[in-house]
Amino acid sequence: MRYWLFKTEPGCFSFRNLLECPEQTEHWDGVRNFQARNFLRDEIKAGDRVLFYHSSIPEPAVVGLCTVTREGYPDHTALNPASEHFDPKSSFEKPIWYMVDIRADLILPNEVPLAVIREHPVLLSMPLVNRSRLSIQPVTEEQFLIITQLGGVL
DNA sequence: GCCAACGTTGGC
DNA sequence: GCCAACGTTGGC
Repeated sequence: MRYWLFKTEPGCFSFRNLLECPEQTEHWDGVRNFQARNFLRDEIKAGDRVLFYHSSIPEPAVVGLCTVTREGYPDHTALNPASEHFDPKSSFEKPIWYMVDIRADLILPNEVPLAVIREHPVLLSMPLVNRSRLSIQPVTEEQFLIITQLGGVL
């Protein structure tokens, strides 16, 4: 089992939105960055744990925990001309973009702000700190455990 | 508004 | 294939 961090702008899709989904499960689609795509397609597996992060707000923070419920499969929004994530270079036969499904597990009693992550000697090395643009990032088990503890999970 | 860190595009 | 210019994301 591996650990990941998924980033989203809460104005677009928030952890609360995920909690309100049926079964608290949603497709994680619309990723259009090749490095993130490679993680989605090749490395993220069902059962992996996910830190859910809110970006582009006054206090960006890890706000919740999720579990991957379905490993990578083609992102059909790339094939839909009406979608804002449409990509004419993708096709049913040769998909370019991939998505996974995730389920919300719990909202962190205390969200863990980026400012705290930056100051922690172990969390400092997370891609979040200086590769903030990467929307899907690997997280070590140690980093995952530290963040869940800082977040108030026993 | 500014800057860092990319990612993309286009000329050659 | 290389590089310059430009665009985008995200933090502050």
